[in-house]
Amino acid sequence: MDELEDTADVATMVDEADQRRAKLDYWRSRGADPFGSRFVRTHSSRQIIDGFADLEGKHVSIAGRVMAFRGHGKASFLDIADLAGRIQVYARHDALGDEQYGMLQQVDIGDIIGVAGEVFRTRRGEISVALSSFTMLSKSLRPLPEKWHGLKDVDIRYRQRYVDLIVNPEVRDTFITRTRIVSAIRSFLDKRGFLEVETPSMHAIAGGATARPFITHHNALDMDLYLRIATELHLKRLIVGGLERVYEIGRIFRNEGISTRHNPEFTSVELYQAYADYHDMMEITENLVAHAAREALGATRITYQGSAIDLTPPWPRITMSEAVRQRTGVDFMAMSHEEARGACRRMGLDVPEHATRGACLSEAYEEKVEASLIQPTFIMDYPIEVSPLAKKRSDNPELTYRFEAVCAGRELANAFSELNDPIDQRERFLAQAVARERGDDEAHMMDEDFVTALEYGLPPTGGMGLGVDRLVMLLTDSASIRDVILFPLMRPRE
RNA sequence: GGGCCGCUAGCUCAGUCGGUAGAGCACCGGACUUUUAAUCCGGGUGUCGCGGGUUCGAAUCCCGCGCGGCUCACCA
Repeated sequence: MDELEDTADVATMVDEADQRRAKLDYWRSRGADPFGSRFVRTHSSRQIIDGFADLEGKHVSIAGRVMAFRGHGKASFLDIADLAGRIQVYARHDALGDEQYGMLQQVDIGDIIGVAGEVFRTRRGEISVALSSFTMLSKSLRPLPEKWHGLKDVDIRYRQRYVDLIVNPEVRDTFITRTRIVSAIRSFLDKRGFLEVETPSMHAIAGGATARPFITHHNALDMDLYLRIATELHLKRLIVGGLERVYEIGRIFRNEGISTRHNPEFTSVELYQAYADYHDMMEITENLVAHAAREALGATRITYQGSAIDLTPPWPRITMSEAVRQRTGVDFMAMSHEEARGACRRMGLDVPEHATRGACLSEAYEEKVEASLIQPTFIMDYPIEVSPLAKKRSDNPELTYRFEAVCAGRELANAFSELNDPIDQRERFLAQAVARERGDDEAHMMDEDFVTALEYGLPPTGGMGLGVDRLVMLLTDSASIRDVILFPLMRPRE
């Protein structure tokens, strides 16, 4: 067996990273590039295991990261991980010869190698590859976290997601599921005739939602720009333009707090359908979510954080007013503004001096009802005060044709029959501008061009927005939004 | 931003009343030709998050700071 002649001092090195770095010279001295190049694989680990009946005795080549090494003197076992899974490799001294077998003993856990050999099943029944040759493809210079407990330190997991992905298979599964969910959203909408479009991320006016924006600066134009807080207003301009059915899956930026449910940048899908209304949006929402669940999980009955949730359509529909009345016994819309404020205060809710009954209703819903709605539910007919872009009800101008889909105690989607009356829209913006003047820096900004677009004529339109990250959390049973975002925002170290 | 909790070896974690820092995995050396958390023998590899303070002596007690987690506020 070969000795580590060029790196005789490896044994004296305390630091494992130093030991691994010293091995670079070992591989070079054997004519092997420790950072190799192209390698042709014939199979994935999964293909060999699934196709064992046909592959037994056949020669295959695979590549991947060494995740375990079990040496038995003149025989060794390695576990090789690739995207599809893991497979065991069995190496024998008498099959490889002194030199090759000696080199194999210098492989470290974490190294990426290519392997060729014959498929067989061990005495203990494990499908394996009997090694006939191997190639160092990439020498790993840092030790991996422990094989049994994995990597738990969430700080390292989020900052160094690549390590998390190497050692925690369930993390990789979560992100693969995320990709499937996004694909399912696309296929569902494409099939229904929606056009996927891309609208600007940098806005002169940040509109379409109630949120604080990030500000950036364009040097050549010498102007401040906002990162978008919604895709809504541009998508509706496209409906004005006659595109009729559009959607955008896009990154949204909101300059607000970070929590288990909030990341400063997140992904939404917004869709708009001409000649539709919010009832159509309810049908789309429940079927879109059910489709995503089926594609990603194969089922519409799921468990989220210990709660059984049935996403099978149709979902119950209830007005906000009725939901609040059932839960609290208070019928806000039958009260005067003053009585409504009193009712809120008796519930322990802090409402502003001139809060309307609609604002009180909304407050009572958010504080007293929303968190208790575990099964998917459509909460309909939001007050106009909190819905500046939604069409008002023809039978009650204090309410709008707006709903939110709620599930697991939180908002999943928000939708309405779009306000297409430019005169009304201008008044709503003006009311928001007054709120801004009063210091509400989350109130909507006046967008003159959007009103101009409406003046050209927006057909009656239904629109819906859904938080993709929240949907992924729900379908992957993730407690934190950081578990479904590959690289969540973290404060820099030091 | 407020409150609570955490930070010790590469990783997962112990660490008593303030008395020279310790276990598993990983790693290094040795044995072992079908193991699989391989096994057996030997080896502890450390800026106890950082900076001050108290003390003869601090991982441990006190103060400040940093980063993270949970939570409240805000929001999707």
